[in-house]
This record gives sequence, C-alpha cells and structure tokens, in this order.
Amino acid sequence: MPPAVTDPSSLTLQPVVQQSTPMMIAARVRTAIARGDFPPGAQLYEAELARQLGVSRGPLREGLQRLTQEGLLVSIRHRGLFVVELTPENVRDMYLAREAIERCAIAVVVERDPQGTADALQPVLDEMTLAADRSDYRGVAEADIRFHEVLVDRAGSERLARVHATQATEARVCIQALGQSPQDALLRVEEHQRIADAIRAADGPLAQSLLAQHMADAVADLTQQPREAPAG
Amino acid sequence: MPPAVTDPSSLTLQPVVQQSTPMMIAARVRTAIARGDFPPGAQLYEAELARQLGVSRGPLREGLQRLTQEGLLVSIRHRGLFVVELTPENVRDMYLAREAIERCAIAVVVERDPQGTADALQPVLDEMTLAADRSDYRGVAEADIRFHEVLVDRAGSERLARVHATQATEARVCIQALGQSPQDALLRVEEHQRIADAIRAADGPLAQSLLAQHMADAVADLTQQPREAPAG
DNA sequence: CAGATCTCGATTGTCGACAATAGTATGGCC
DNA sequence: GGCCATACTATTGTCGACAATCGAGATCTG
Repeated sequence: MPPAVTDPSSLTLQPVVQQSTPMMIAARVRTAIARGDFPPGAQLYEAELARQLGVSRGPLREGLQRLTQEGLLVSIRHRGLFVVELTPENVRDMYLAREAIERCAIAVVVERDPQGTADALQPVLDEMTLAADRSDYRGVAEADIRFHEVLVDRAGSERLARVHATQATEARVCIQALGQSPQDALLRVEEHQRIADAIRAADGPLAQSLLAQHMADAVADLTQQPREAPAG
Repeated sequence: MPPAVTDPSSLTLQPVVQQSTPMMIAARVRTAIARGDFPPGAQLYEAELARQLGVSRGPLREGLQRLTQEGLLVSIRHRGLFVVELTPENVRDMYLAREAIERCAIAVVVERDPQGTADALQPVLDEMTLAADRSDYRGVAEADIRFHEVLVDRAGSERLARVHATQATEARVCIQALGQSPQDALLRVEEHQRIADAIRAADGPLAQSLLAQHMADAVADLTQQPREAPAG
C-alpha cells in the first residue's frame, strides 16, 4: 500500500451533517429562549417558527417535542406550547435538580482529575472576574453558566451532561429574567472561586457544600425572599 | 351561592384526555421496551409501529423524538431508530446518573418526612421479600424499580421525578437483559431494607452510602466484572 | 474467482393539505 | 344593561404522498 499523505487519524475531517434536523431545531429554539427572545409564559406559534427557520411544521414539531420533554416548554392540548413559567416553586425545583447533578459531577471530577478540572475552570473564572469588574452582569451570568457546564462536562458522563444541558437553559432563563447588583456579582465570583479551589484541593465534601450554599443564594435571590442578612 | 354537593377538591374526576398524543405514544413504546419487546440494539420501524398503534407516522415520530431525547433510543440519520445498547460503559453511566438523582431524593425525604417515606417504602419491600421467597426474580426486579420510584416521588420534585422516570426505564432494560440467582435476590432485598431503615432513622449520609453500595453491586453484576468476594 | 461498480428495494425525511378544537366577537333575549 | 347562545377565526392535530438516502444483491471486469 502506498503511504498515505498523512496519518488518517490526524486529519479528522468531520461529517457534513450528522445530527438530525429536529435536534438542530431544538437547539436553535433552546438558544432563542435562553437569549430571552421568548420570555417565560410566551406562546410559540408553529407556523411562524417554521417559516422563520425555513422548515416545515413536521420537523419543527418534532424538535419542539424534545424541548417539551426537557421541561423547557409546556404543552396544552389544542392551545399551544408555552415557555415554562418561573414560579418560586419552579425555581426551587430547578435548583434542587441542578444541585443533584452537580454534586455528582464534583464527586466524579474530584476522584478523577481535580487538577485538570480546576485548570479548565480557571479561565472561566478569570472571565467572570473581568466581567464583574466592568459591571457586565450579562457577561458574569454567561460565565456563571459556563463554569457549571465545564464542571459537568469534565465528569465525562453523557447522561449527566444531557440533563445538565436542559438545566443550564432553564438557568439562563432565570438569569435573563433577573437584574443584578454589583455586590451580587462580586459575591458570585467569590463563590465560584472557592468551589474551584476546593476542587483543586480534591476536597469533595467542601466543594459540594460550597456549591449547595451557592445554589441556595441564587434561589434566595430569584425567589426574592430575603436570605439571612449579616448584621450591620 | 347554594352549598356544593361535596368539596370540589375531593371528587377529583380527571379530564378524559389531557396529555398529548405523542406523550401517550412515547409511554406505550417506553413500556414495550421496558418489557423487553424490543431488545437492546433492535431497530424500530416507523411504518409498522404506526400501524400497530393505529396512528399516522407524524405523531409517532414526535413520540419517538421524546424517547430519543430521553436517551432510550439512538437515532442514525437515514438509517433509523435503535434501542440503546447496554455496553458496560453505558451501564456505568446509567447508574452514575441514577445515583446522583436518588442521593438528592434521599436528602430531601430525610429532611422532610423520613417516617412517611419509610412507611410508603415498606409495602414495596414486603412485596419484594415475597417475590424473593418464591424465586420470582421478575417480581423482585419490578419491586426493585418501584422502590426507587417511590423514593424519588416522595421527594416531591417534578424534575427529579421526570429524570428518574427515564432512568427507571433504562434500569428495566438492564434487568430484562439479566438473569438472576437466588442469592442475588436475597442480597438485593437486604440492601433495600437497610436503605429504608436508614431513612426511617433520618440518617441521610448512611442511607446515601448504602444506596451507593447498592448501585455499585448492581453495576458489578451487570458488567459481569467480579466484585470483591468475601473470603470463605 | 476476487474485487469493485451499478442497480434496486426499503426506509426515513419532508412537505402540503385537511380536520378538529378552543378562544373571540357578535347578536339576541330577559 | 347584563347575560347567554351562536357563528367565526386562528391555531393545533393528523394524515397521506413524494423525495432523498442508505444497504444489499446482482453484474461486470481483471
């Protein structure tokens, strides 16, 4: 056999299209919802969406079914599909589920590769810090999401990642629907930094309890219930 | 206003049809897969399935999209839909995700209502014991699933429950594809009883570690890797 | 006879049209 | 004037048909 031009494993030219159309549609709509184009409670009209995306209603409906299965949309028969509402109860449930997944992710990465994970987390933290310094709350929020995404991805679990992807979108919806103050942003950066430090130190329980505190703070903010304020 | 016949909240007569057709289709197919009608790796043919269920391919595809989103089916473009394979890696990942969810459920129920949860678990345990006594491994497996379902439902979280529903189906597929020995059945009953006891004692960490051990045992069985055998 | 190429069948992917339903606006009645 | 019944409209739910793609078997060539 004549020698190949290069090692086949190195030129990895990826397939042109691999994922199904409904999957891509779901991704698009998910992003749009996360961006705030469709606020919580808004109805999604099939005909218009299909027109905008340049597809028929068939594939569109299949993609929307996926988002409904994820819980991002709620379907009312013969009425339509609506973006999930952010009731306090819903928010608490969202963060409960997120905590379940991320606690597991922490346990795995601490066991597997705490250093590498902390290293992967650091650039995200730097970006978050930068965004906080220039009062770019949107940027802080995006980095926040990315932090948790990186954390879960590092666990290397397909299922954890899939569940978390849904939760991250819901989290984005929360953040979108929420203004932020400078002290909140700084607190958030601080919390994430501590979690990363605990992971680097391979202290799973500490990282998990810091995570829980972080989540509790976020829920308190979102549900507008005053958390225990420090005296003074 | 004349007094109502009875308290409206007590006569809860549910709507005739409320859930969407794709949702019902997904439930049917999910059950069929759990029952073993479609073994792991089998292809699902749209036309035939649609004919059997008495619906068109449109709604059927929408329902199947849900199962694909759940991870129970895998889609290959222009090839078809296949039931997920039970590779060792897959099994490990499945149980990792299950453990994440159920640890959280335990934490919640221990905090909330350990007694009530233990009481709700007891009949399932009794049934499991009975099944084990008469060597009804299928019955043991069903009770096993039910145990975890009750546990998660008791946490009262919509998201946890939804994620777990998927995982329970995958677990059913595992169990379906697995023979059992008498000593395994007895061990399993024992493990579940201890978890329930720990929950009744409101000892969250103990219950969680027992759960972890239980899951590890199951994975060891399923992946056919010998777990550390007690000497003797 | 081995290998590659071509053709055919089956299955999936996509679309447009029709039917059914819920909400809305209008008209009539008390 | 207020309330109920009715017709209408917009949207969703469903279906059948057509197009695109892949795999397998047959065919041809060296």
